[in-house]
Amino acid sequence: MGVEKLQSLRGMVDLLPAQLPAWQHVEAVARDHFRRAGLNEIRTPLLEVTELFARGIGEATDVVGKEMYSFEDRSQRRCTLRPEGTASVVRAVLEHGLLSQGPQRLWYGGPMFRYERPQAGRQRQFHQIGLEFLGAADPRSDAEAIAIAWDLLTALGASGLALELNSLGDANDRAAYRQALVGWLEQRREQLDPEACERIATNPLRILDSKNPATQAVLAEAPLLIDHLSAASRQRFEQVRQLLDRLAIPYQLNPRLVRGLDYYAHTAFEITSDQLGAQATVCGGGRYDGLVEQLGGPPTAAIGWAIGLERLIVLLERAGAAGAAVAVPAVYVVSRGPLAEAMALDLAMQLRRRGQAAELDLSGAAFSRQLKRADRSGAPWAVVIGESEAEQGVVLLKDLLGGGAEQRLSPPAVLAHLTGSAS
RNA sequence: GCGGGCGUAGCCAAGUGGUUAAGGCAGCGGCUUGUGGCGCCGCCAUUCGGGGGUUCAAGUCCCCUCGCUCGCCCCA
Repeated sequence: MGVEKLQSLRGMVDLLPAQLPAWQHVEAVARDHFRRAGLNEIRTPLLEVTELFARGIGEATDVVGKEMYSFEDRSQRRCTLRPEGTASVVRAVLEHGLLSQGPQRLWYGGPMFRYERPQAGRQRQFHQIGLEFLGAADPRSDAEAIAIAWDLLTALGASGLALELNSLGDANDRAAYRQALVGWLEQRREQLDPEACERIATNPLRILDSKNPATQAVLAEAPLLIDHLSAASRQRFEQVRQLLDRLAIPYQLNPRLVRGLDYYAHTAFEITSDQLGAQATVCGGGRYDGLVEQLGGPPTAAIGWAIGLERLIVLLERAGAAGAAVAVPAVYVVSRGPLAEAMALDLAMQLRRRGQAAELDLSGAAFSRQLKRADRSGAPWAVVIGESEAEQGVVLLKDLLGGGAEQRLSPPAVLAHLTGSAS
Protein backbone atom coordinates (compact mmCIF):
# COMPACT_ATOMS: atom_id res chain seq x y z
CA MET A 1 0.00 0.00 0.00
CA GLY A 2 1.13 3.53 0.76
CA VAL A 3 4.60 4.67 1.64
CA GLU A 4 5.67 3.59 5.09
CA LYS A 5 5.17 6.32 7.64
CA LEU A 6 8.29 7.83 9.10
CA GLN A 7 8.43 8.48 12.80
CA SER A 8 10.95 9.82 15.23
CA LEU A 9 13.41 7.42 16.78
CA ARG A 10 12.45 5.82 20.03
CA GLY A 11 12.92 8.14 22.97
CA MET A 12 13.40 11.17 20.71
CA VAL A 13 10.47 13.50 21.17
CA ASP A 14 9.21 16.53 19.29
CA LEU A 15 8.35 19.68 21.17
CA LEU A 16 5.26 21.12 19.53
CA PRO A 17 4.14 24.76 19.36
CA ALA A 18 1.62 24.27 22.14
CA GLN A 19 4.36 23.03 24.50
CA LEU A 20 7.02 25.61 23.80
CA PRO A 21 5.65 28.50 25.83
CA ALA A 22 6.23 26.42 28.99
CA TRP A 23 9.81 25.68 27.91
CA GLN A 24 10.53 29.26 26.98
CA HIS A 25 9.22 30.42 30.31
CA VAL A 26 11.48 28.04 32.23
CA GLU A 27 14.45 29.02 30.11
CA ALA A 28 13.81 32.73 30.56
CA VAL A 29 13.48 32.44 34.33
CA ALA A 30 16.64 30.31 34.49
CA ARG A 31 18.61 32.80 32.39
CA ASP A 32 17.54 35.58 34.66
CA HIS A 33 18.61 33.69 37.78
CA PHE A 34 21.96 32.87 36.21
CA ARG A 35 22.51 36.46 35.15
CA ARG A 36 21.82 37.75 38.63
CA ALA A 37 24.18 35.15 40.08
CA GLY A 38 26.99 36.38 37.86
CA LEU A 39 27.16 33.31 35.63
CA ASN A 40 28.20 33.32 32.00
CA GLU A 41 26.81 30.97 29.39
CA ILE A 42 29.00 28.44 27.62
CA ARG A 43 27.99 26.29 24.64
CA THR A 44 29.87 23.16 23.70
CA PRO A 45 29.40 20.62 20.89
CA LEU A 46 26.85 17.84 21.22
CA LEU A 47 29.38 15.40 19.83
CA GLU A 48 32.67 14.72 21.60
CA VAL A 49 35.49 12.23 21.52
CA THR A 50 34.34 9.13 23.41
CA GLU A 51 37.39 9.17 25.63
CA LEU A 52 36.28 12.43 27.23
CA PHE A 53 33.34 10.69 28.88
CA ALA A 54 35.17 7.44 29.53
CA ARG A 55 37.85 9.33 31.44
CA GLY A 56 35.64 12.02 32.91
CA ILE A 57 32.60 10.10 34.04
CA GLY A 58 34.20 6.73 34.73
CA GLU A 59 34.31 3.45 32.85
CA ALA A 60 32.50 1.58 35.64
CA THR A 61 29.40 3.77 35.55
CA ASP A 62 26.18 2.73 33.86
CA VAL A 63 26.15 5.92 31.83
CA VAL A 64 29.46 5.13 30.16
CA GLY A 65 29.17 1.37 30.27
CA LYS A 66 25.82 0.91 28.57
CA GLU A 67 23.96 4.13 27.89
CA MET A 68 26.07 6.12 25.44
CA TYR A 69 25.35 6.84 21.80
CA SER A 70 28.79 6.04 20.44
CA PHE A 71 29.92 5.44 16.87
CA GLU A 72 32.82 5.92 14.52
CA ASP A 73 32.74 8.84 12.12
CA ARG A 74 33.96 8.65 8.54
CA SER A 75 37.55 9.01 9.69
CA GLN A 76 37.21 6.23 12.26
CA ARG A 77 37.25 8.61 15.21
CA ARG A 78 35.36 7.31 18.22
CA CYS A 79 32.53 9.80 18.84
CA THR A 80 29.83 10.05 21.48
CA LEU A 81 26.74 12.21 21.78
CA ARG A 82 27.16 13.89 25.14
CA PRO A 83 25.31 12.11 27.96
CA GLU A 84 25.81 15.04 30.35
CA GLY A 85 27.31 18.50 30.33
CA THR A 86 30.06 18.72 32.91
CA ALA A 87 32.82 16.83 31.09
CA SER A 88 32.38 18.95 27.96
CA VAL A 89 32.42 22.20 29.90
CA VAL A 90 35.64 21.22 31.68
CA ARG A 91 37.20 20.15 28.37
CA ALA A 92 36.30 23.47 26.75
CA VAL A 93 37.58 25.49 29.69
CA LEU A 94 40.90 23.64 29.58
CA GLU A 95 41.18 23.75 25.80
CA HIS A 96 40.82 27.53 25.78
CA GLY A 97 42.82 28.21 28.93
CA LEU A 98 39.94 29.98 30.65
CA LEU A 99 41.20 29.11 34.10
CA SER A 100 44.19 31.37 33.56
CA GLN A 101 41.69 34.22 33.69
CA GLY A 102 40.57 33.14 37.14
CA PRO A 103 37.73 31.07 38.52
CA GLN A 104 34.91 30.39 36.08
CA ARG A 105 31.23 30.68 36.89
CA LEU A 106 29.40 29.10 33.98
CA TRP A 107 26.00 27.85 32.94
CA TYR A 108 24.93 25.74 30.00
CA GLY A 109 21.82 24.17 28.57
CA GLY A 110 20.80 21.86 25.80
CA PRO A 111 20.10 18.30 24.74
CA MET A 112 21.82 15.26 26.25
CA PHE A 113 21.63 11.67 25.01
CA ARG A 114 21.40 8.41 26.90
CA TYR A 115 20.32 5.09 25.47
CA GLU A 116 17.85 4.07 28.18
CA ARG A 117 14.39 2.58 28.21
CA PRO A 118 12.01 5.52 27.85
CA GLN A 119 9.70 6.15 30.77
CA ALA A 120 7.82 9.07 32.29
CA GLY A 121 10.37 11.86 32.71
CA ARG A 122 13.06 9.88 30.91
CA GLN A 123 13.77 10.15 27.20
CA ARG A 124 16.79 9.22 25.13
CA GLN A 125 17.25 12.80 24.07
CA PHE A 126 16.52 15.00 27.03
CA HIS A 127 17.41 18.52 28.07
CA GLN A 128 19.38 19.86 30.96
CA ILE A 129 20.37 23.23 32.23
CA GLY A 130 23.21 23.35 34.66
CA LEU A 131 25.90 25.42 36.27
CA GLU A 132 29.57 24.82 37.00
CA PHE A 133 31.82 26.75 39.37
CA LEU A 134 35.43 25.97 38.44
CA GLY A 135 38.11 27.08 40.85
CA ALA A 136 35.71 27.29 43.76
CA ALA A 137 36.89 25.46 46.87
CA ASP A 138 35.18 27.41 49.63
CA PRO A 139 32.23 25.74 51.36
CA ARG A 140 30.30 28.86 50.55
CA SER A 141 30.37 27.87 46.88
CA ASP A 142 28.63 24.59 47.76
CA ALA A 143 25.89 26.42 49.60
CA GLU A 144 25.65 29.08 46.89
CA ALA A 145 25.29 26.52 44.09
CA ILE A 146 22.58 24.67 45.98
CA ALA A 147 20.81 27.90 46.88
CA ILE A 148 20.70 29.00 43.24
CA ALA A 149 19.08 25.70 42.23
CA TRP A 150 16.64 25.87 45.10
CA ASP A 151 15.64 29.46 44.36
CA LEU A 152 15.20 28.75 40.68
CA LEU A 153 12.95 25.75 41.24
CA THR A 154 10.96 27.59 43.87
CA ALA A 155 10.58 30.70 41.73
CA LEU A 156 9.21 28.57 38.91
CA GLY A 157 6.54 27.20 41.22
CA ALA A 158 7.79 23.62 41.56
CA SER A 159 6.11 21.83 44.43
CA GLY A 160 6.83 18.92 46.74
CA LEU A 161 10.57 19.60 46.66
CA ALA A 162 13.05 17.99 49.01
CA LEU A 163 16.79 18.51 49.16
CA GLU A 164 18.86 15.48 50.07
CA LEU A 165 22.41 16.02 51.13
CA ASN A 166 25.47 13.91 51.80
CA SER A 167 29.22 14.18 51.92
CA LEU A 168 31.36 11.70 50.07
CA GLY A 169 34.58 13.01 51.61
CA ASP A 170 37.78 13.25 49.64
CA ALA A 171 39.53 10.49 47.71
CA ASN A 172 41.36 9.21 50.81
CA ASP A 173 38.19 9.12 52.87
CA ARG A 174 36.46 7.12 50.22
CA ALA A 175 39.32 4.67 49.80
CA ALA A 176 39.26 4.00 53.54
CA TYR A 177 35.51 3.65 53.58
CA ARG A 178 35.47 1.46 50.53
CA GLN A 179 37.80 -0.96 52.24
CA ALA A 180 35.65 -1.02 55.38
CA LEU A 181 32.46 -1.48 53.37
CA VAL A 182 33.81 -4.25 51.16
CA GLY A 183 35.01 -6.14 54.23
CA TRP A 184 31.62 -5.76 55.85
CA LEU A 185 29.75 -6.82 52.71
CA GLU A 186 31.93 -9.87 52.13
CA GLN A 187 30.77 -11.19 55.51
CA ARG A 188 27.15 -10.98 54.39
CA ARG A 189 27.40 -12.08 50.79
CA GLU A 190 24.68 -14.73 51.13
CA GLN A 191 22.14 -12.14 52.34
CA LEU A 192 22.58 -9.87 49.32
CA ASP A 193 20.89 -10.03 45.94
CA PRO A 194 23.03 -11.21 42.99
CA GLU A 195 23.40 -7.74 41.55
CA ALA A 196 24.74 -6.38 44.80
CA CYS A 197 27.22 -9.24 45.04
CA GLU A 198 28.56 -8.36 41.61
CA ARG A 199 29.02 -4.79 42.66
CA ILE A 200 31.15 -5.62 45.67
CA ALA A 201 34.04 -5.86 43.26
CA THR A 202 33.07 -3.22 40.70
CA ASN A 203 31.34 -0.37 42.49
CA PRO A 204 30.55 -1.20 46.13
CA LEU A 205 29.37 2.30 47.07
CA ARG A 206 26.50 2.02 44.64
CA ILE A 207 25.11 -0.94 46.58
CA LEU A 208 24.02 1.57 49.22
CA ASP A 209 21.57 2.95 46.67
CA SER A 210 19.95 -0.45 46.10
CA LYS A 211 16.17 -0.38 45.79
CA ASN A 212 15.91 -4.06 46.71
CA PRO A 213 14.09 -4.11 50.09
CA ALA A 214 15.92 -7.22 51.34
CA THR A 215 19.28 -5.73 50.49
CA GLN A 216 18.27 -2.44 52.06
CA ALA A 217 17.34 -4.28 55.25
CA VAL A 218 20.78 -5.82 55.43
CA LEU A 219 22.39 -2.48 54.73
CA ALA A 220 20.62 -0.82 57.62
CA GLU A 221 23.52 -1.93 59.79
CA ALA A 222 26.27 -1.19 57.28
CA PRO A 223 29.10 1.19 58.12
CA LEU A 224 28.42 4.71 56.94
CA LEU A 225 30.68 6.84 54.81
CA ILE A 226 29.95 9.79 57.03
CA ASP A 227 31.68 7.95 59.92
CA HIS A 228 34.84 7.50 57.86
CA LEU A 229 35.35 11.12 56.96
CA SER A 230 38.55 12.80 58.06
CA ALA A 231 38.25 15.61 60.57
CA ALA A 232 38.79 18.15 57.80
CA SER A 233 36.12 16.65 55.55
CA ARG A 234 33.71 16.47 58.45
CA GLN A 235 34.31 20.08 59.35
CA ARG A 236 33.85 21.14 55.75
CA PHE A 237 30.49 19.36 55.58
CA GLU A 238 29.46 20.99 58.83
CA GLN A 239 30.17 24.42 57.35
CA VAL A 240 28.09 23.72 54.28
CA ARG A 241 25.21 22.65 56.49
CA GLN A 242 25.44 25.75 58.63
CA LEU A 243 25.37 27.94 55.55
CA LEU A 244 22.28 26.17 54.24
CA ASP A 245 20.62 26.65 57.61
CA ARG A 246 21.49 30.30 57.47
CA LEU A 247 19.91 30.49 53.98
CA ALA A 248 16.81 28.78 55.38
CA ILE A 249 17.05 26.02 52.80
CA PRO A 250 15.62 22.83 54.30
CA TYR A 251 17.47 19.58 53.68
CA GLN A 252 17.56 16.00 54.82
CA LEU A 253 20.79 14.17 55.39
CA ASN A 254 20.91 11.02 53.33
CA PRO A 255 24.00 8.97 54.16
CA ARG A 256 23.07 6.58 51.36
CA LEU A 257 23.09 9.21 48.65
CA VAL A 258 25.88 8.10 46.33
CA ARG A 259 25.92 9.79 42.99
CA GLY A 260 26.35 7.69 39.89
CA LEU A 261 29.19 9.52 38.25
CA ASP A 262 32.70 8.86 39.53
CA TYR A 263 33.93 12.40 39.70
CA TYR A 264 31.94 13.50 42.73
CA ALA A 265 33.60 14.25 46.09
CA HIS A 266 32.54 15.94 49.32
CA THR A 267 29.14 17.55 48.88
CA ALA A 268 26.62 15.51 46.89
CA PHE A 269 22.97 16.46 46.63
CA GLU A 270 19.73 15.77 44.85
CA ILE A 271 16.53 17.74 44.72
CA THR A 272 13.54 15.46 44.29
CA SER A 273 9.82 15.96 44.10
CA ASP A 274 7.12 13.64 45.37
CA GLN A 275 5.03 14.60 42.33
CA LEU A 276 7.17 12.79 39.78
CA GLY A 277 6.78 9.05 40.28
CA ALA A 278 9.80 6.87 39.70
CA GLN A 279 11.98 9.53 38.07
CA ALA A 280 11.83 11.82 41.06
CA THR A 281 15.14 13.65 40.77
CA VAL A 282 14.77 17.09 39.21
CA CYS A 283 18.22 18.36 40.05
CA GLY A 284 21.39 16.53 40.93
CA GLY A 285 24.89 17.69 41.54
CA GLY A 286 27.86 17.98 43.79
CA ARG A 287 31.51 18.75 44.16
CA TYR A 288 34.02 17.26 41.71
CA ASP A 289 37.42 18.44 42.83
CA GLY A 290 39.30 15.72 40.96
CA LEU A 291 37.79 16.02 37.50
CA VAL A 292 39.74 18.91 36.04
CA GLU A 293 43.02 17.22 36.88
CA GLN A 294 41.75 13.92 35.54
CA LEU A 295 41.09 15.60 32.21
CA GLY A 296 44.59 17.00 32.05
CA GLY A 297 44.20 20.34 33.78
CA PRO A 298 45.63 21.81 36.95
CA PRO A 299 44.22 20.67 40.32
CA THR A 300 40.98 22.65 40.48
CA ALA A 301 38.19 22.55 43.00
CA ALA A 302 34.75 22.62 41.38
CA ILE A 303 31.05 22.17 42.01
CA GLY A 304 28.03 22.01 39.74
CA TRP A 305 24.56 20.67 39.17
CA ALA A 306 22.10 19.94 36.40
CA ILE A 307 18.33 20.21 36.21
CA GLY A 308 16.33 17.89 33.93
CA LEU A 309 13.96 20.12 31.98
CA GLU A 310 11.45 17.45 30.91
CA ARG A 311 10.98 16.47 34.53
CA LEU A 312 10.81 20.04 35.67
CA ILE A 313 8.12 20.84 33.13
CA VAL A 314 6.09 17.77 34.12
CA LEU A 315 6.40 18.97 37.68
CA LEU A 316 5.26 22.49 36.84
CA GLU A 317 2.30 21.15 34.91
CA ARG A 318 1.27 18.99 37.85
CA ALA A 319 1.66 21.95 40.17
CA GLY A 320 -0.52 24.04 37.84
CA ALA A 321 2.39 26.43 37.36
CA ALA A 322 2.92 25.85 33.65
CA GLY A 323 3.58 28.72 31.28
CA ALA A 324 1.32 30.92 29.22
CA ALA A 325 -0.56 30.14 26.03
CA VAL A 326 0.72 30.47 22.48
CA ALA A 327 1.26 33.92 21.02
CA VAL A 328 -1.77 36.05 20.26
CA PRO A 329 -1.55 38.54 17.40
CA ALA A 330 -2.42 42.19 17.97
CA VAL A 331 -4.16 42.46 14.61
CA TYR A 332 -5.76 39.96 12.27
CA VAL A 333 -5.90 41.14 8.66
CA VAL A 334 -8.81 39.97 6.53
CA SER A 335 -9.17 40.66 2.84
CA ARG A 336 -11.02 39.64 -0.30
CA GLY A 337 -10.33 40.38 -3.96
CA PRO A 338 -7.01 40.90 -5.77
CA LEU A 339 -6.54 44.58 -5.03
CA ALA A 340 -7.54 44.19 -1.38
CA GLU A 341 -5.33 41.16 -0.88
CA ALA A 342 -2.28 43.03 -2.13
CA MET A 343 -3.10 45.91 0.16
CA ALA A 344 -3.54 43.54 3.11
CA LEU A 345 -0.08 42.04 2.67
CA ASP A 346 1.44 45.49 2.48
CA LEU A 347 -0.39 46.64 5.60
CA ALA A 348 0.53 43.51 7.57
CA MET A 349 4.22 44.00 6.75
CA GLN A 350 4.09 47.65 7.72
CA LEU A 351 2.51 46.75 11.05
CA ARG A 352 5.25 44.19 11.65
CA ARG A 353 7.96 46.68 10.79
CA ARG A 354 6.49 48.92 13.46
CA GLY A 355 6.67 46.15 16.05
CA GLN A 356 3.12 44.79 15.98
CA ALA A 357 2.24 41.11 15.71
CA ALA A 358 0.03 40.98 12.65
CA GLU A 359 -1.55 37.81 11.28
CA LEU A 360 -2.59 37.76 7.64
CA ASP A 361 -5.40 35.52 6.42
CA LEU A 362 -4.34 34.02 3.09
CA SER A 363 -7.33 31.75 2.58
CA GLY A 364 -9.35 33.96 0.24
CA ALA A 365 -12.43 32.45 1.87
CA ALA A 366 -15.70 34.27 2.60
CA PHE A 367 -15.45 37.11 5.11
CA SER A 368 -17.47 35.10 7.59
CA ARG A 369 -14.79 32.39 7.57
CA GLN A 370 -11.93 34.81 7.81
CA LEU A 371 -13.53 36.68 10.69
CA LYS A 372 -14.25 33.46 12.49
CA ARG A 373 -10.53 32.74 12.41
CA ALA A 374 -9.80 36.31 13.46
CA ASP A 375 -12.00 35.78 16.46
CA ARG A 376 -10.33 32.49 17.39
CA SER A 377 -6.87 33.97 17.06
CA GLY A 378 -7.62 36.09 20.10
CA ALA A 379 -6.57 39.28 18.35
CA PRO A 380 -8.28 42.37 19.77
CA TRP A 381 -8.43 44.06 16.35
CA ALA A 382 -9.26 43.01 12.82
CA VAL A 383 -8.48 44.98 9.72
CA VAL A 384 -11.03 44.26 7.00
CA ILE A 385 -10.30 45.15 3.39
CA GLY A 386 -12.86 44.46 0.68
CA GLU A 387 -12.86 45.41 -2.96
CA SER A 388 -14.73 48.69 -2.50
CA GLU A 389 -12.39 49.79 0.30
CA ALA A 390 -9.38 48.87 -1.79
CA GLU A 391 -10.70 50.94 -4.67
CA GLN A 392 -11.14 53.91 -2.36
CA GLY A 393 -7.79 53.34 -0.65
CA VAL A 394 -9.27 52.88 2.82
CA VAL A 395 -9.60 49.97 5.26
CA LEU A 396 -12.00 49.04 8.02
CA LEU A 397 -10.68 48.70 11.56
CA LYS A 398 -12.90 46.43 13.60
CA ASP A 399 -12.93 46.14 17.37
CA LEU A 400 -13.23 42.41 18.06
CA LEU A 401 -13.38 42.61 21.83
CA GLY A 402 -16.03 45.30 22.12
CA GLY A 403 -19.21 45.41 20.12
CA GLY A 404 -17.49 44.99 16.78
CA ALA A 405 -17.68 48.65 15.86
CA GLU A 406 -15.87 49.59 12.66
CA GLN A 407 -14.03 52.70 11.62
CA ARG A 408 -13.17 53.63 8.04
CA LEU A 409 -9.58 54.80 8.04
CA SER A 410 -6.76 55.43 5.65
CA PRO A 411 -3.84 52.97 5.95
CA PRO A 412 -1.57 55.54 7.66
CA ALA A 413 -4.33 56.27 10.18
CA VAL A 414 -4.69 52.56 10.93
CA LEU A 415 -0.96 52.20 11.44
CA ALA A 416 -0.96 55.16 13.78
CA HIS A 417 -3.93 53.81 15.68
CA LEU A 418 -2.53 50.30 16.12
CA THR A 419 1.03 51.29 16.92
CA GLY A 420 -0.04 53.85 19.47
CA SER A 421 1.76 56.74 17.81
CA ALA A 422 0.08 60.13 17.71
CA SER A 423 -2.66 60.23 15.11
C1' G B 1 18.62 -4.92 29.62
C1' C B 2 13.99 -7.23 32.56
C1' G B 3 8.51 -7.34 33.87
C1' G B 4 3.10 -5.45 33.54
C1' G B 5 -0.70 -2.47 30.78
C1' C B 6 -2.11 -0.19 26.20
C1' G B 7 -2.37 1.18 20.56
C1' U B 8 -9.68 2.90 16.46
C1' A B 9 -9.08 10.10 12.34
C1' G B 10 -4.96 15.88 14.24
C1' C B 11 -7.30 15.20 19.61
C1' C B 12 -11.02 12.62 22.99
C1' A B 13 -13.69 8.21 22.14
C1' A B 14 -18.01 4.01 21.17
C1' G B 15 -17.28 -0.81 19.52
C1' U B 16 -16.62 -7.71 23.53
C1' G B 17 -16.39 -12.70 15.95
C1' G B 18 -21.42 -11.28 11.76
C1' U B 19 -20.15 -7.75 7.43
C1' U B 20 -22.28 0.64 5.61
C1' A B 21 -16.45 1.51 11.73
C1' A B 22 -21.14 5.61 16.68
C1' G B 23 -20.43 10.40 18.76
C1' G B 24 -17.75 14.89 20.33
C1' C B 25 -13.70 18.59 19.51
C1' A B 26 -10.63 20.64 15.81
C1' G B 27 -10.38 21.39 10.40
C1' C B 28 -12.67 22.40 5.55
C1' G B 29 -17.04 24.17 2.54
C1' G B 30 -21.89 26.33 2.62
C1' C B 31 -26.49 28.87 4.57
C1' U B 32 -24.47 34.78 4.31
C1' U B 33 -20.40 35.74 -4.18
C1' G B 34 -18.84 41.69 2.27
C1' U B 35 -18.46 40.75 8.30
C1' G B 36 -16.66 36.96 14.15
C1' G B 37 -18.22 34.84 18.98
C1' C B 38 -24.59 31.48 18.40
C1' G B 39 -27.29 28.27 15.04
C1' C B 40 -28.17 24.96 10.93
C1' C B 41 -26.44 21.83 6.57
C1' G B 42 -22.57 19.16 4.20
C1' C B 43 -17.45 17.05 3.91
C1' C B 44 -13.54 14.82 6.76
C1' A B 45 -10.98 6.29 8.78
C1' U B 46 -12.08 1.75 1.55
C1' U B 47 -10.20 1.01 7.59
C1' C B 48 -8.84 0.03 13.30
C1' G B 49 0.10 1.11 14.72
C1' G B 50 2.52 -2.59 11.03
C1' G B 51 2.99 -7.79 9.25
C1' G B 52 1.39 -12.82 9.33
C1' G B 53 -2.19 -16.58 10.95
C1' U B 54 -7.09 -18.93 12.67
C1' U B 55 -12.23 -18.53 10.64
C1' C B 56 -17.51 -18.90 5.93
C1' A B 57 -16.63 -14.06 8.52
C1' A B 58 -11.41 -10.37 12.46
C1' G B 59 -11.05 -3.56 14.98
C1' U B 60 -12.64 -7.80 18.01
C1' C B 61 -9.05 -14.45 18.71
C1' C B 62 -3.51 -16.15 18.11
C1' C B 63 1.76 -15.09 16.81
C1' C B 64 5.57 -11.63 15.48
C1' U B 65 6.99 -6.60 15.18
C1' C B 66 6.97 -1.22 16.07
C1' G B 67 5.51 2.44 19.42
C1' C B 68 3.47 4.50 23.96
C1' U B 69 2.96 3.83 29.12
C1' C B 70 3.93 2.13 34.34
C1' G B 71 7.50 -0.35 37.37
C1' C B 72 12.71 -2.48 37.93
C1' C B 73 17.45 -0.57 36.72
C1' C B 74 19.83 4.08 36.12
C1' C B 75 19.73 9.21 36.55
C1' A B 76 18.42 14.87 35.33
